[in-house]
Order: sequence, then structure tokens, then C-alpha cells
Amino acid sequence: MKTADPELMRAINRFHVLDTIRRAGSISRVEIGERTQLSATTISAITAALLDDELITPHHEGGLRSDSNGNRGRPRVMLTLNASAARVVGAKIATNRLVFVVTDFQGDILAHLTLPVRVDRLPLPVVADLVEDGVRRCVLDAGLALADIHTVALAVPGVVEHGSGRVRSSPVFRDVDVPLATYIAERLGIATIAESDANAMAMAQHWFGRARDCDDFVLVSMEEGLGLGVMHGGQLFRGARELSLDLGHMMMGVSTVQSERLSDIASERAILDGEHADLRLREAMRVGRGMNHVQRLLAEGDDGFTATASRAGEALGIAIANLVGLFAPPRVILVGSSLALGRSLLDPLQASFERALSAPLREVSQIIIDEAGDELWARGAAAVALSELYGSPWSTTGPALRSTL
Amino acid sequence: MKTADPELMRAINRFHVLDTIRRAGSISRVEIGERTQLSATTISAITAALLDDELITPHHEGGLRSDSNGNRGRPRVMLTLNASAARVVGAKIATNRLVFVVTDFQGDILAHLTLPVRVDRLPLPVVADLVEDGVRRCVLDAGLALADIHTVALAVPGVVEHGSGRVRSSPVFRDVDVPLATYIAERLGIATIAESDANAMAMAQHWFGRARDCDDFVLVSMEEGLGLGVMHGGQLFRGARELSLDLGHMMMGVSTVQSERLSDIASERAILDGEHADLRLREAMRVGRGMNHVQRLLAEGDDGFTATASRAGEALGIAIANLVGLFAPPRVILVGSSLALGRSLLDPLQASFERALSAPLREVSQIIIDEAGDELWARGAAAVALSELYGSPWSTTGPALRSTL
DNA sequence: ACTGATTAGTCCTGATTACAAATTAATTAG
DNA sequence: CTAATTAATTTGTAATCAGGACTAATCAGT
Repeated sequence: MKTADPELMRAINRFHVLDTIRRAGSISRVEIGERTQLSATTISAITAALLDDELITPHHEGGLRSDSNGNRGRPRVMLTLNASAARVVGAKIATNRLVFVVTDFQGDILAHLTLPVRVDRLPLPVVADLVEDGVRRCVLDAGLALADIHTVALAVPGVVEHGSGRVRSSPVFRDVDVPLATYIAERLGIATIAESDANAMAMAQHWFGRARDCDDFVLVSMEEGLGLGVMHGGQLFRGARELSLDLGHMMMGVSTVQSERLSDIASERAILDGEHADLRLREAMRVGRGMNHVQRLLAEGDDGFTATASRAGEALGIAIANLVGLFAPPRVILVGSSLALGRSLLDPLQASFERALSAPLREVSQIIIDEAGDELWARGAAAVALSELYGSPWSTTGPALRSTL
Repeated sequence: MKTADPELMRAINRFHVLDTIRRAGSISRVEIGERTQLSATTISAITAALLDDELITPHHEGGLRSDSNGNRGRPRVMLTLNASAARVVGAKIATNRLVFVVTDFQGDILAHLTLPVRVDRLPLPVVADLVEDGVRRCVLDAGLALADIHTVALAVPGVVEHGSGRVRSSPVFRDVDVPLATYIAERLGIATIAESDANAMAMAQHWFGRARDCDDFVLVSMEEGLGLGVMHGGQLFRGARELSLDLGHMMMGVSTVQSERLSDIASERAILDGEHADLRLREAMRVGRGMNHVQRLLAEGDDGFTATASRAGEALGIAIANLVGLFAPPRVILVGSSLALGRSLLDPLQASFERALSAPLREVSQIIIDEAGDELWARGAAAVALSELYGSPWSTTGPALRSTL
């Protein structure tokens, strides 16, 4: 039970102010007041504290004044995030690649690194070696030392328990219930967060992508696994016990005998591993080039995948419609490598989505396809780390940054 | 965005204190402090205000002292809710009956009334007539006048928008998007709330039933429609736009051609309307006695329903497993008239639930069957009203008797 | 019955954080 | 140069908590 005390109040308002500044890029105190509905007094106090902590910086350049003011009165002082207030590392761990980014306090990328290695059902120490190496190299590339990094955030496919940083199950790990975050934290000597890749991407879409204006949306990631991230009221929705969501586990079908897990129908592996997979494709899959190969085949007019992809799309459309029935989000964002299948996947998806969706929601929920680049995954992980840094009052582990002083 | 101010703080803490007193029945200030983690000072201030508003009453009877104290020291003053602080009416509107209760401030039932009438796809004025009549009669039965009632809460099957009190779609209404709450409020001259029946029952289970100790659970109501209530962190979870959830809309199946809505498989109507429905049954259904008849048939050894019920159970098990995958609740509660089908429904349900549930959750989620009486539905509606009452400002200003000196 | 110990509850001070209202600051208009 | 105008800070009040002093009510022991 959350007890309401002044400290919580302050944490909430501080977060709102910081978040408002981040979203706006550059904003005056009055405008913050308009957007947050906080009193001018409070804005002053909070911004003073943020300035004192050097998390934001003032910009006196008059520049363009607000439209409503006829250039009269005391000019507004614009405030921006101090980009160098902190740096974090975000990493996406996928079965066929590792992607790292170093970002500043705003989430802007300072350096990025992609390691095209296969990480498939490996033991923790092996994965950790690769991750540790990637983090160190990427930090060096950014011209920084490891000590300059405040947090490392790892986006992992599968089911992740955010609070403890344990990975319950994932295609990249051989074992279940892997204590990833603590293990990496010990080896790097940096605070480390583990998060599901879908949640990281949801965060990325909220901060940098197609959902910047939207506090309620559902993100479906279609890669080797099928991930799910739900943003609800501007916060990642986590079930009880902070387990991340996984769409692949969803059972499709009316009865036990004729039902299948969605991951067996619509995951990348399920699609590529269909009866039409030729030898070249199997080899391409082994080295993590499956989707590139498929795109080439599609370009050459090979329609062997159409049936499998169509089936996958239909199932996904139904599953997503069911989700929309539960969360009623105005927006659904699809990302992931399976999008390379193009219309053969997406057309059936859209069609079955619209058929399966119940009437009242049909007009208000909209599907968005986003061919996000590799870096966006890692940047989303970084955003997860930054959002905790900002002092989001709802997170369990919310160590404020003030202790640095 | 909610702005955090002292007023909100006070509202939150006041609610927690009131809720703690309600749950405990009778409790001393120190124990409230232990449970809420609020300071003794704050407890004193808040309880003083509550006493001043006559929402709670002190009980000096020494009686049994706390175990930890060896009967030494100043005895604790027990505090209890003042049952007569307010009365509310809760009503369950089902297709085959209307159930009303009048409860006091604790949620204890003062009077109840069941009208076994058929309410099936009727226009709003017709339903409103029945509801208004029931409310008036039940209030009279309780020895009260309409003016003594603070709020009326209506539990309706289907999709209800809680904020506006509009019923988007429901088997009891012919039309869609019915402004039920405002309509009834005008006719009775009392503040009126509309809520989905599943949410009302979820509230009832949380306050009076099988989830008193549990802040995270999922409730599935199996009646004419299939309703869903999600309690998350002690609060009813409502999707974006405050739409209640509905399980019946869920699409089961991998493809558009071979998929069906869950309501077409597992709703009461779907089960009873199967190929085995005889004439007597159809007649029984028409007057809202379907399930009673089925029970008689089952008692007589008629197993014509077994296949249909089994199919429904299997589908429900899968649907519930998918829900558990999303919300990860430790408990799932099943209620509703379809439980009368007994093991022929529940055994397949349990079996397919356990098969469909993903491994990590298999051990932690438990299904509970609750043959709740009719009154519990209406009492849940009353609880919805009371819970809003507990949080509302009520008294003119913040108490703070300090200023009087 | 008196004294001392023990626990419950209230009151007071000082710190924090919020808001509202008044005040100061910086700039343009005339 | 003065007035007007808008921005931002300073001053006064309510709410929280922490900790201590204080009162209230009861029991244990003499």
C-alpha cells in the first residue's frame, strides 16, 4: 500500500516537470505550468532544484517569443535538459545480433555498435561475455569511460521479471530463471536493469517513435518470439509480480486438441521453418539471415511463403484484436523483423483484425506498422533506464539522482 | 495529468484509513498505523476528522486486549465504521431477474428484493421503470425514505463506460450506447452509477468474498454473457476510456474461417441453445429458468449437454489461461449461473486451463469457483458506490482541528 | 491506597512540499 | 523616462512526517 507523503508528492511532480522538459526539448517555466497544471511557485522550486543538480540548463536567448505575447513583458527563460547530466547504455539482445547504444541524458545516441553474432540458447556466462565486451567497446567508441555510465539496460526477448532483473525464459538462454541483471552488474560494476525487448521498444516508441503523443497503446514485436508491451497511462503495464508480457504463449483455438500456441503459428521461426523452407533458407536462418533471404525470395517472386505468412497474419490479427478488447488502446504498433514478409503477412493480419474486433472499438483503434531500425530497440532500453533515472515515482527501484551531489 | 497536491495526499490517506477500518471491522489507532505505515500524528488527525464527520465511532469497551500487550498500559480505543453514516442501493440487472439491496455504510445488507422478471433487449424507459420501482420498494422495505439514499449503483451485463454511466452494449437493452446512469439519476433524483456486473462482482469478492486478502485477481462471470473484471493493485482495472471488459468478444481460433467468438461457444445461451435443447428447455429459457432446468436434467442423468458443456469449458479454460498470461493474477474467481452445469463444464475448463497456461505461471495461479448468491451481485454494486463514497471529499474542508485553538 | 511501569493517544516544534497572493524583475510601448 | 505587461521569485497557509514532551488510563507490586 502506497503511503502518500510529501516525498512522493515531490517525486511525482519532479518527474512530471522533467518529463515535460524532455518532451518539449526547450520550454519556459510558464509553459511547463500550463502543461502540468502545477503552480508557478512549484515550477520555480522544482526547476531551481533541477538547475542546482545540473540536470537542466537555462537558455536566455530570446529567439522566437511565444505567439500569444506580443513580444511584451519579461522574456521567458527557456530550459532544456542537460544532455551530459548522465549517460546510459542500452542493449538489445536478439538471437542473431547484439545491438548497443550509449545515450546521453536526453536519450540521444552518442555511439552505437552492432555485433552480428548468434546468441541462441547459450549459458549465462557466454552471453554475459558478449554483452560485457559490447558494452565496453561501445562506451569506448563514445569517448567515455565505464565510470561515466550510470546504468546499463538490457532488452531481452522472452519473459523478464523487471524488479529482480531475472529472465524467466528466453530464446537466448539455455536455462530458465537466469539472474541476468545482477550477474552483469557485478561484472561491469554498474547498476543494470533487465527488461523485455517489447517493453523496451514500447518505451522507445513512446519517447522517440510513433507514440510520442499517446499515453495508451499496445506494442507487438514480431521477431523470433512474439513480444507484447502495453503502455497504460504513460506507464508500462506490468502484471502482478512485474512479469513482462509475452504474446507467444497465447493459445489460439477453441479446444485443447485443435489449439496451438501463437508462437507456433506466427513467430519468425514458425514461419521460416514451414514446409517451404529450402536448404539455402535453413542455412541463412542458422546464421541469422533468415528474413533477408526471405525478402530476396519475395523479390524474386517466390510465393512459397504466402500460405504460411497468411496463416500467421490471420492468427496475429485475431490475437491483437483480443488484446484491444482488453486494453482498449487507441493505437497498436507492430514492429520486428517479421515485417519483412510484407503484405503477405500484413494484409491478412489487418483483415482478420478488423473482422475480429468488436464493434464499439472498430473505429477507434488503429494499427501502425513501424519498420524500426536496430538502434531503436537499444535506445528503448536506454529510455527504460533514463525513465527510472528521472525518478518515476511508481517504479519499485527508483533511486534518485540527487545522491550524486 | 494528475497533479499531486496536499489535498490529494489527504484524500489518499483518508481513504486508506477508512478502508483499513472497514476491513478490520474494529481497530485501534496504533494498529491502523501499523497497517498503513502512516505516522501516529496523521492517524490522529484523520481519525479526529472522521469522528467529527461521524463516519466512524469509538468503542471504549476494553474487551480482549491485544495479545502482544500483557494487558498493561492505556487500553486502546477501538474504532468502527458508523454504519448509519450513509446508505446506498445496489442493483444487479440480469436478463432474467432484477436484484436490489440497500446497504449501510459498511456494506451490510439492510433489505433485499428480487424481481424475477425478464429484461431482454428492452428500451431504456421500460428497464428504467422496473429499476425505479425496485429501488423504491427496496428502500421502503429497509424502513428508509429515498432521501436517505446517497447513491444508487447499477450492475449491468455487457460493456459499460463507468465514467459517463453509459451502457455501450448489453443483452438487457435493445439499443446501444444507452445513457443509463443519467436517466435513472433524473428519475430518482439520486446520484447514480453504472458499472459492469463483472466489475461489481469483482468488488464484492474483494470486499466480502473470496478475495478479501488479495489485491490482484481476475473475475470471470459466466452468465448470459461472459464478463470480466480485473482487480489490479486493489483497484478495478479499466482500459483506456474506462470501458469495462468483456470476455465474450474474445475470438477463439487461428483463422477467420475457423474462429468463433467465445460468447458463441461458452455463454449460457450458447450452451442451452445447443442441438440438445428440447422444447421444455426452450420454454424454461424464455422465462429465465434455463439453468434450473438444466440442473434437473443433470440430476436425472441426462448427459445431452455433456458435449456442449465440455466444449464450452475447454474454450473458457483457454481464454482464462490467456488472461492469466497477461495479468499474472494469483487468483482467478469464477462466478455466474453457468456454474450450475457442474463438473461437465468445470472439469474440462480446469484441464484445458492447466494445459494452456504457460509454465512459469502454472503453480502460482489458482482457480476458485464461487457459487455466489444473487445478493452478492447487488452488494458488489453497492460496494462500488461505497468505495467512491470513501474517497469523496464528504466534509466541507479538511479537518485539522488544530486551527480551532 | 499509593507508587511506578507501561502503553495509547495528543500536542508541539521543525523540516518538507504543495498552493495562492503579493512582490520583484525584465522587457517593450508610448 | 514612465507605464504597462509578462516572467519568475518571495511570502504566508495547509498538509505530511519525525521526534519529543505530555496527558490518559490501566496493571503490578508494596
